[in-house]
This record gives sequence, C-alpha cells and structure tokens, in this order.
Amino acid sequence: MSSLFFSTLREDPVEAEVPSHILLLRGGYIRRCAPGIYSFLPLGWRVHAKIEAIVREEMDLIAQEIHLPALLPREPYELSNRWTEYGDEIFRLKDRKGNDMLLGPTHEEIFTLLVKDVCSSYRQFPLSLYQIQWKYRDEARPRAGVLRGREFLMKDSYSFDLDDEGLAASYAAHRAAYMRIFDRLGLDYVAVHAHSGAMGGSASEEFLCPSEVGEDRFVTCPKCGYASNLEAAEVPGSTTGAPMVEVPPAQVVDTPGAGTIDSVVACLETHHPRGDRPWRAGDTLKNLALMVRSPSGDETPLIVGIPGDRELDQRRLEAHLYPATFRPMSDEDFSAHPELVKGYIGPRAAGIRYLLDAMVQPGSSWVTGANQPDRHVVGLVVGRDFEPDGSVLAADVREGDPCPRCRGELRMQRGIELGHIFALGRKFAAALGLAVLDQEGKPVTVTMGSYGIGISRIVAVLAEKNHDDAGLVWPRRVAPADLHVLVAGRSDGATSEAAQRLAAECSARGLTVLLDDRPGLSAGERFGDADLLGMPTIVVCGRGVARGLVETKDRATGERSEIALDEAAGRLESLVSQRR
RNA sequence: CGGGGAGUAGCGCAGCUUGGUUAGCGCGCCUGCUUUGGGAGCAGGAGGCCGCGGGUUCAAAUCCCGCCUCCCCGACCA
Repeated sequence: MSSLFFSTLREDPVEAEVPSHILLLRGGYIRRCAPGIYSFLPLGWRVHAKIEAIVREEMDLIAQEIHLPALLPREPYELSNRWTEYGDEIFRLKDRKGNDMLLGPTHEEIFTLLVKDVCSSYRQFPLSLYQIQWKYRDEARPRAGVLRGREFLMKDSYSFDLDDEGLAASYAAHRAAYMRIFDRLGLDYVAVHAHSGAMGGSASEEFLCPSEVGEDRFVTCPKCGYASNLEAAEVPGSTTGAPMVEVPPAQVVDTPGAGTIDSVVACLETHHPRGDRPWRAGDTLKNLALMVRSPSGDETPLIVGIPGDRELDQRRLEAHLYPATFRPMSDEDFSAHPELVKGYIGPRAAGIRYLLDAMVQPGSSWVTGANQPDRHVVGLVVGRDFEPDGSVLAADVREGDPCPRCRGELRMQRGIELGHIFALGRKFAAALGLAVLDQEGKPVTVTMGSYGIGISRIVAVLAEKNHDDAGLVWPRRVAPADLHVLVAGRSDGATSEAAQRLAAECSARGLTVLLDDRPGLSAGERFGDADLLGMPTIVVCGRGVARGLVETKDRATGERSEIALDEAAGRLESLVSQRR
C-alpha cells in the first residue's frame, strides 16, 4: 500500500450524500472528474474488473463477445429516428469535416447494421452478440457518483431471431443468465414488469435491487409475487358480471364556485349530504383536459378521467400514449375549446375523446362535472350513463392498492435498476433493413431483443448494500483483494518483517494481498483504513508476533481469531478458497 | 426545466451582517526528534487568482450588478 495509488479521506466529501458514494470516495476507489464522470483508481478498477469477469463468464455461455466503437456516426441513429427522439440526452459532436457524430448512448443500431453486413442467410441464426462498452448519456441530473453517471460501463447484448419463438427463447436465455449473474454477485433483485416505452416491442422486464437510494419505484405483491414498476403496474380487471350499482338516476346539482375536488366535496357535504357517510374525494371523478401531440406535431384535445382522490401519473399516461406526448390544457387551449367548462368538465364533453382510468370500474357511480358552469352530476354510472372511448392506466398507484392478479395488498419500494431486458421485435431491423433469406429464398425481417446490465453502477450498488458505519464490507467475489495485512504496535522490525513475509507467502499461494506498509502511521489509522477499505479478511501482525501468532478479523462479522504465523498462509488460503 | 443550498489551501470549514494591518482554524502534506493494538506528542515548514467579469470606494473575501460552476430535492431518464 505504500506504493498503491490511492488516498483515503478522513471526512465525508461535500459532493457526496449516499453511503456508497461517500465510501467509494473516502476509500480512494473513485474520484470525480466532472459531474457524472468518474475516474476509477486501482481499488475501484479491481472491483470493476471482478464484476465484469462474472458478467463475461455468464454471457459467454449464451452469446459471443464483440466490441463496437463508442464514437459513432449520425446516420444509423437518423435511420432509427433516435437522433431526434433521444433529444438532449445524446452527447453530440462534430468531426473536423463538420460531420455529426455522437457518443453511443446504447447500440441497437450499430449491432443491427453489423449483423446486416455479416449475415444474409437463415442458416446464421439464431445469433446473440454482446459487448462491454462505455455508454454516454447527458443525463439532466447525474447523481450519487457512479450510481448514475453520464459515462458508464454497460454490458449490452442483442439477440437476432427469425421468428417469435426464437425471440422468446433468446429472451428467456438472457433472463436466466441475468439471474445467475446477480446471484453470483450476491445481489438481491426483483424482476419487475416494465413498459417497453421508447424501445418499442412487447415484453420488457427490469431487474431492480431494492434500495432506499434507488430512483425507480415499484410495487410487489407479497401474496402472489406480482412485481411491476409503477409505469407498467396494472389494475385489477372489473369483476365479471358486476351488477350495476343500485343508484337512482343521475342528478345534476348546483355547486357554485366548486371548481376543485376539495370544494366539490365540501359543497356536496353542505347542500347534498349522503345519508350513510360523508362525501369523499374518492367519490368524485376528476376529468383532466390535455392536449396530445403526435410525432408529426398535430395536437388534439383529450380528456382523461381518474378517481378524484388520485393524482395523474405522468409516466403511466405517457407510456400509454407513446409515441405521442401530452401537456395540460393551457388557458389558450380552453379559449379554443369554449365547449369545455373549466372546473366542471364531465365525461364525453362536446365529443372530445374521453379515456377512463382502469381503476374506474364499469357499474360504479360517481360525482363529476356536468359540463355546465357551477354544476356537477351526482350518481353518474359508468356503462349506464356514459361509455368512455377507451381505458388507460393514468392514475397513480399507491401502497396498499389491490394486486391485479390476486387482489392482495401491493407493497411499494424503491430500487436501483441493475439490468433491463427487452423483446424488441422488428422495429430496428425494419428501420435499418435487416432481412435475410429463409429456406424458400424469401427475405424475412429479423426479430430482435436487447439486454443491458450496468456494470459500473453495480460497483456502487455493491458498496451500497455492503457497508457498515466503519466502511465498506466487500463480498469475497468482488473484493479488490482477498486479504488486508497490517502491522500494529511497535514496529521493531520483526513484526513488519513477519507481515511482509506473510504477504509474500499468501501471494505465492495465489491470494491477492493488500499490505499496509505505509510508513509512520499510527495503529489507529491502519485499523481505520482497513475497515474503510473493506477487504473481507484483515490480518493483524502485532504484539502476537513475538509469540508466533497473528490475528485475523472477519470484516463482515467482526469475528477475530489468533493463528500461528507459520501456518497462517495455508490457513488463510483455505479460508479464502472455501468462502469464495 | 422548477425549488433549495454552496463556491475561501489537497479535504472539511470560519471570516462577509457592520469594508480597514500580513485572510484564519481543523485535518492532511514536508523536515527533525519522541511515540506505536483503534485516527499520537513536541518543534519547525510549505501551501491561497477568497469561482469569473465589471462597478462603488482612499481601501473589497466582505457592498452592488452580471455571469459561470457545483451539490441536494423534484421533473425527466434503456
């Protein structure tokens, strides 16, 4: 360690907030170069390499490794339309001739073109390729060190099949490989349903590691195991043949000045109390007036109805409307649609397209706008009094909501996205003209899958999941070294000699050793750094050396034991190999 | 993009309200001696474009204007 390129920090750096970020900086694993861009020092790079090796081993069983450039030309992304669609997130640059270039945010296009270049016959399929490559995304807000950087290392793979069954098999193979990888890394994970969104395609799952510092929220059902991110979470279907609620015909009531959910509830409570219980926000149907913008730029109005006690979940609605986008109606939009009575909008206002959230079940009765100033309707029944143009998932999902599969109570958690698998289908192959000849000599468009694992992010996730107050606690499989040997107590020459000899013996047996031979440090500093750096086993050469003993400490459990110096190397070797 | 906070030595900070010697403290760093099982002691030393630009003033880290950057929360994000 006297020559190891690193230095520890005694105090928490201001730039870091989450534990993994703080500890990786303090331990000298990483250093910030620019916002969201990090340098890896030797210790950090070794962890990185260990993770990479595990990923590579498992990927080699199902795919072939290749390596594509990170610096890419514009054209392929133009063809797939992502030069535009990706927006500000792409790092763009120009070469000296003025040609547009980019730093690859993901490589679907380039893989597709490469396969197109190399393959022309059905005989060359199925095919799966992968690379481990730096990716660049100009994130609006990078956070938490390498947990979400603007440059990050990613294993990305792509499968190419001729038919849907083949794609399903490739998808399943990746899914299984991912589970093996995360198991070997000792990471908890949940495979959640995800929306394929901008990537297009059908099936998509995210592998999330539950963590408070995670940016993704997801729901799980403890009863049946259903798991989904919020964007894709479903809502229980209507109970079949549910009888229409026995309510009197819908009645229009005056609700002057009640243009918000709260004021409607208050107004009804005063003037039209219901007999059984007070009115609640959940009795109302909130109708949101939106403008939907298609990719071609046309804007059309849309009204979405959600329960009055819920908020619109922008991402869920966006996923539903994709590739169109939406925004709330502005005052100008309302002026352009005078038939809409702001604050009193009801279903089917003036023939504007009306979508109803799936939580609003057929046969249920609601209070909602009457499409007239200062008036609401009470007892409006879905399916009896009006039919929506369609159903959407737009209202926010909450802890305790019923599970769509078994109606158990959903639990909400945060998680960090470790990996994501997509069954893409033919979107990219079609856009880029990847078709090969089948057995009858006819061209078929290839169907693809794309699969990613964030390797540099996993360095942070492992740190996040494996630390205590004193520092990092690396699992053996990814620790930068097997042993941390340090000298404590009087450095009378004998102890430090013993430490050096022990380190050399262990290295000769194939163990990696971090030897703290830094001059002039107090014992406390050495112990402190050993705990901070987090090697799984710490070996203390101290006052015991005089009696031929050294002490081992298990970083994770804190368990200490004394072993004879003569047999220490052998004992440590078996300790390391049996627990690796 | 919205909200909040911050830029002073390698790191963490004080000083700014109320302008005024040579800009300070802790840690780290260098030299020497002492010390040595949980972040040592003494002595000496190096290290600053006080974010940038302009303004006010006899005088600006401090007051005024403009800009830049970073961090956090939210929005957004395969």
